[in-house]
Amino acid sequence: MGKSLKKRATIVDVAKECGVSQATVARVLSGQTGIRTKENTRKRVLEAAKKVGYQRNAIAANFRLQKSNSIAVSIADITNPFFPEVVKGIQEVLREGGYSVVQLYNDWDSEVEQEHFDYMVRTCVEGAIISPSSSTTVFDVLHSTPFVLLSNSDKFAMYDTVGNDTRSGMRLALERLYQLGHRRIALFVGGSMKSGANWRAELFREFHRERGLSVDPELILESDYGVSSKSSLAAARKIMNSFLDRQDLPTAMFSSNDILALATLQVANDKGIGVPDRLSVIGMDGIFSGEVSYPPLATVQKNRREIGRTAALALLDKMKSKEGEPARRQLLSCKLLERGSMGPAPIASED
Amino acid sequence: MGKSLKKRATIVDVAKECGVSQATVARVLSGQTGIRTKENTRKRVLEAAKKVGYQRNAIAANFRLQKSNSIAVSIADITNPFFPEVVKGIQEVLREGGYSVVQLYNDWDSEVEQEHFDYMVRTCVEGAIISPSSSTTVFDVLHSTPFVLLSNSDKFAMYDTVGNDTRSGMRLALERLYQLGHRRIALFVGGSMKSGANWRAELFREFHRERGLSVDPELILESDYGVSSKSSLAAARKIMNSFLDRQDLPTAMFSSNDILALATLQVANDKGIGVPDRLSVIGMDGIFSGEVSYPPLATVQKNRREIGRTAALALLDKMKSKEGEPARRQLLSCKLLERGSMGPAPIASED
DNA sequence: AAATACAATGATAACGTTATCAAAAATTAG
DNA sequence: CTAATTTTTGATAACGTTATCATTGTATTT
Repeated sequence: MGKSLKKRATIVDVAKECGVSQATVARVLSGQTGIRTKENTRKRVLEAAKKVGYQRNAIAANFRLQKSNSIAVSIADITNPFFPEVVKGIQEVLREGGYSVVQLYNDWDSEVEQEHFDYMVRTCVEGAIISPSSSTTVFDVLHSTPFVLLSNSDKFAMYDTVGNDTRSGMRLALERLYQLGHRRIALFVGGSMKSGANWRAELFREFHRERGLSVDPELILESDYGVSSKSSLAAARKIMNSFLDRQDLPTAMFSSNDILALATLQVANDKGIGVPDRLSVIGMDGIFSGEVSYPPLATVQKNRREIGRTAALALLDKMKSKEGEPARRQLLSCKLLERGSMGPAPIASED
Repeated sequence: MGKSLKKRATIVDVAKECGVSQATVARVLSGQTGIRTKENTRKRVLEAAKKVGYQRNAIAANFRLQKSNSIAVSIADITNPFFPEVVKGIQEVLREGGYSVVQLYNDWDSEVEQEHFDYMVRTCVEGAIISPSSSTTVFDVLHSTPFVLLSNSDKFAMYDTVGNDTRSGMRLALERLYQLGHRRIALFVGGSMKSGANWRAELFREFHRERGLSVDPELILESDYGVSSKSSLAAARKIMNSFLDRQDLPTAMFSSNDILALATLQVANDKGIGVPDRLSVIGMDGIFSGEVSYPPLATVQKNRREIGRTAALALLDKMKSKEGEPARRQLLSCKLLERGSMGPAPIASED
């Protein structure tokens, strides 16, 4: 006799409870402003709703309204220290807009990524923020879903993108090193997207050319692609372990991400190579670990939270606007954080 | 004449396209196994679906089936280095079970947390994994939503919980320190949940009592509550800056989380206090930053991925089972990671 | 070939909400 | 005090899918 599984109350139940039509109940409880209802009935409905324990069924409402109220965030890996802050920024903005956020992680697997795109269409997400798993990701499935990419690659110029101006950021670092007297600088690239290595090396050479310096090709180092921070770190350590044994060390090294730089720092510490006295180390990203390393890691900081916020705002924009508008590309500028791991170039003694 | 906003195709469109009833189309496309359809019509339907670009409307299906296919994860802050791995573990398991994961961040604000609980009920999530924002969080709203808590607190004994056996973990660390000859050990607590401080201090005293050692109350340190890793770090640094100036330093320090320990490491480095020669430092959690600190941070590692996976499995279990089953509490054991920041106690010279 | 069994298909009713329009009630104007 | 006007309410049709049942079609048995 005990109804162990009591179904949840609907507007019909509320209507019965207080003797009005369900239409009236709906008007009161739909939470819309500017509805016309007598204050008296309004109160009665509210009471009845409370009494029967009414909770709006968002699934039914969304179905009726033909919207999901949700937005997807597709990234490779939330354990990558770059992403949590980004996601937080996204959430801040979207939650304010009344959207819920569904996160999808693909672990750099483009097949999984495509499945996630399918999923987005199926579940009728109203928009998506996507950090492409590779530079060859295809977005065809999403032809009628507004989306914004987290990227600064030229490859995606036809889409709305939000990214960091890593080119300028890298120049910032190199210029400061030059200013501090460094003339023998190393470049350490690798990590996430392999494709990035090329333009960085190119920019590196350009920088030297502009100043009439020659580039020692042996000072351009590339680390293996790592699927996780842990594996990236291990790969970078390995490379540094042999590199830092050489006689003609550079006086400074710029790394394309903080993990590489932190690996360098550790190996240098182990080998007794003073940082920054003998070697200045600059990373890129501004992850938390750089704050607790020894010495604290100088880095080109990306404002990750801001990236997230900007992307979310761009998406909301795109969702409002009609289609056919030109792709908008936003590059946020980076900031050079001069921390303990960088300093003036050592004075060349007995050359 | 150009239909700029073409509505997406439904099963009715597919049915029209190939001249069968929508019931037949539904049977073919609902993806259920064991449906009986002639191979010929099946093929025709599939073709027609492809032709009109049919994409199943998951909202409508979920509505009809009275389920959301989604599960909520409520945590305080994804930028807290503890959580990403946990969330990843959760996702791995739940995605395999066909659920999508909606993440909700409350920034340690219990009001926001309650709003999120309301949201879960409204959106009919089929289950939730919750890291309570405080030990006084109330779960009344979720009376008919199955949930699992990420916690090891006794306060939540009436609910299903998954947590780390931090008590044993802490003993592991203290015992190893004792074994290494440390007799003057400091305890540094604080960080996230204030309530945790008490039992840790209690356990600390108990440990000393068992070995006939007296506890120097000045070696029990408490750091301010920090809403982020950054602020926790700053608070901890401040405390260490004055503490490490004292004459009678301990030979070892156990911290209730890695951030505190990393702050200690940094300040010790700055003050020229050799780690581990003069001071052994052990943290707790096993966050990534501990791998790149100098020296690498010894820590009591929590298997965060496993916590997530276990919680997700527990939730799936709970969702299947009838209500009324006793609360199940799972405590995963911790592992002591002996890294460079810990070592034998220094030999007491000229005492 | 007729009777029976079984497989395949079609018609239709939900699911709970919102929106539209018509009807009723209350208010105001003449 | 009625007529016109406005406000408030009620009846009902969607939204797209799945599930139930009845019906048709096809194969099997006697």
